[in-house]
Amino acid sequence: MTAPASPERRRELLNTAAEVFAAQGYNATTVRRIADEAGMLAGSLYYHFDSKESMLDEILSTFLTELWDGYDAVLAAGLGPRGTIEALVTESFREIDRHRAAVAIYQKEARHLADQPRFGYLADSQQKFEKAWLGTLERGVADGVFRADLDVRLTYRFVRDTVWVAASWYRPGGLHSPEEIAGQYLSMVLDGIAERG
Amino acid sequence: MTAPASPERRRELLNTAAEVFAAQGYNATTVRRIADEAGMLAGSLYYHFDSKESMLDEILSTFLTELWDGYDAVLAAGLGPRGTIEALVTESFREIDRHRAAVAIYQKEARHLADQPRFGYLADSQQKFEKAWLGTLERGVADGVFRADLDVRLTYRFVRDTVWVAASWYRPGGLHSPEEIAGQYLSMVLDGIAERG
Amino acid sequence: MTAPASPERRRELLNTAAEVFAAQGYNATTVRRIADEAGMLAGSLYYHFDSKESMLDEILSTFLTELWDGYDAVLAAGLGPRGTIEALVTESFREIDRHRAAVAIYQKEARHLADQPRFGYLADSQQKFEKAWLGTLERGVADGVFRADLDVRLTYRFVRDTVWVAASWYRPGGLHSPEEIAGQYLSMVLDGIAERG
Amino acid sequence: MTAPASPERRRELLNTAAEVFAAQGYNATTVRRIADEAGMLAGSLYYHFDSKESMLDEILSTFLTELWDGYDAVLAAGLGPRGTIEALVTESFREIDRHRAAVAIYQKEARHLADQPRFGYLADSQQKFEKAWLGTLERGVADGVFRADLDVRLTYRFVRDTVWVAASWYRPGGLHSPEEIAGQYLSMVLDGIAERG
DNA sequence: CATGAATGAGGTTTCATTCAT
DNA sequence: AATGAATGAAACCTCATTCAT
Repeated sequence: MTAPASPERRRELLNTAAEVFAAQGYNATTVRRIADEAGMLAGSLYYHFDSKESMLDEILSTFLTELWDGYDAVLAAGLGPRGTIEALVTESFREIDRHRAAVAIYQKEARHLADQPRFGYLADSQQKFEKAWLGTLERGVADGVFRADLDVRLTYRFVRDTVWVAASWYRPGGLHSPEEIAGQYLSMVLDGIAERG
Repeated sequence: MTAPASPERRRELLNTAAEVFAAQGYNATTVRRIADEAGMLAGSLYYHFDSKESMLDEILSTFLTELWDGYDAVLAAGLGPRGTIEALVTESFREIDRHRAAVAIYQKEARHLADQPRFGYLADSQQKFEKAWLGTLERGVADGVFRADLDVRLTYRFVRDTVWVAASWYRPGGLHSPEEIAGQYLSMVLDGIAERG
Repeated sequence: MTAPASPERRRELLNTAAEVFAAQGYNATTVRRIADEAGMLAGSLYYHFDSKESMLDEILSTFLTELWDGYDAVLAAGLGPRGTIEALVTESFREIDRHRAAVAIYQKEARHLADQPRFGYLADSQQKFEKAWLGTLERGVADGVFRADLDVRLTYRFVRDTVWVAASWYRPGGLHSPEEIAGQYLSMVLDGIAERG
Repeated sequence: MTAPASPERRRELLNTAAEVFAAQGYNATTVRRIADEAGMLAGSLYYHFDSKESMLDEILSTFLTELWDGYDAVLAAGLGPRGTIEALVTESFREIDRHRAAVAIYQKEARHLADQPRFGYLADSQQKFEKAWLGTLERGVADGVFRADLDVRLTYRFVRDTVWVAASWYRPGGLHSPEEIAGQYLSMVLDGIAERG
């Protein structure tokens, strides 16, 4: 229904919207707030987008598409369990660096959105995600690379959450590069924070 | 001008409200939904509470009060850095077990609520929280109990987040007791998941 | 979703709404106009009804239900073709007398509403309606009661339309009773307006 | 300040607009819908027309002008009451054949438009119309050509409505020519559908 | 002639809240 | 304690219209 409009303008507006959604939450964000931020009137947004929801949809689906581009490349590289985990974590922090707002939105809203048919791809993605991580961890345990006494499922949850929650405090252009943060994080998760006797 | 009403009824209603807030988010939750769940009409809630916000307030402040009862006891026990971290993590998972809904709400809403004067105590709590954890980690590094090459601030963030995000997947009465989860988590964070050569 | 509310209030409000819909057309009628007429604010209508459309729905379905009560009684009475036509016409003008607004709305909006699933019963009714009238006319021709050279389908359309369009000028409590109007109309359709040589 | 533009393009656009107005109702028709149908953008229509209302105006006034050309010719021909009625009915079905969309719009919208000054000519036309038909019927009764027991006013309404409502089901190029339909209709109205004993 | 983008008024709807009963 | 009905502010969205290009 919505006119094609210029792709650059759309992207600008989506960036603005994503920033506000991430800061205030999707529900708490008014369409007028987004329009204010973009220097136009609320109604004018509807020249570019069908609805507030379709902005959210486009933000999330764009993000997931790019995320899986990166993940699929890592998974196809045949790096072995430890290398794969390292690459996935690093890739994740890079995604946070590039799509901070989208990740923050995803983090806050994915659970209840996944129920709606329109956002069914969120559930799909979550399943694919789980399979990738869980499989790698299990292979690592089987190969003797990771500790045998781990509860793999629990470990998966811890790792998954910690990585993504970082989007809530990460600021692009801050002290640490995504690679540095990934390094620190991997160091903690792989080797622990305790000094080894 | 809310009447005193029976404290048990209040608590029941607050539990109901907390459950719905946790499931749908505070903003997305309508007062009518809470009332439905409680078997009454929306207007009737106002006999018990001043406003939707005051329900949220009571849920969060009750939770934080109990949380700090536990934390303060741990911090006063003089357990040493490693023991303190272990006790804090264990205590945290116990709080999640008892106040799952409140923790989930806190996790999702604290950041933007903290700006409002009414919820200033959230910011205070966060600061106290940071001081406790950060201090313990730093002391641990100084004592040679934790690795010297840690970025303490980054580590703090990772640990803090993972513990609390657990509220989003934890189900009381599930397979693992809070203590077991804490054990697994501490094992990962302290010693790492990698098998030691 | 909407509360049950008192049936009398609902009926009052529906009558008000029907009057305005009939006068201005459904689309051109604002919910605020209805509320004004009812002495309340626009939002308050939503305590009683889900939407503007659901008001329309209830108006039309209530009308059709009562219409078919009358029609079915006539059709079951075994009056013969001429008697059936007379009774159907008379019954129709009685319905116009009792549901003038609903008939006028039906007249104006039925065609495009029938496309929407929600108003599928309009199409059903139209089909049943056609079957009843067309069948009676055909039986009349077969029995020699009606002229053999009639284009039955065309006749059906003329008769059907004239009866219902009357809703647009009929005023209850005017000079003519529904029965008188029916009589005049039947006199024209059955015997013609030309003086017989 | 609408430019003159080519008259053919105007006529094309007006035909398109009339078709959509007739199908969906004037109010429910968006300017964008018309533009879509014409293969242009909504704003572009404003090069040709001042406003949506002015399109409606031009459609209706063009139609009425041509209608009265025909009617006036009939009325000036001195055909006698029965002949005049026959000629008016035939002329009417011819107009429906040529201006189906405009007639349908007129039928649906005339009543409420007539209140606006801009569309005052609709009320004028209606009055002239009534005078022509009513006068002919009355003369027919006085001359003994039509039955003396008719309620002339009621008969006028029936006849007027049936003729014009035909626009809602008539499809140009269908089975029956306008003249055939007029014949059938006149047969019914003048002589009745009942077989004469 | 037409496009692309925006305006601004106004529409339907939602919802926290109030209050007489 | 709770109901039923209403309020009023604010939300999302629509759409006729304008105008620089």
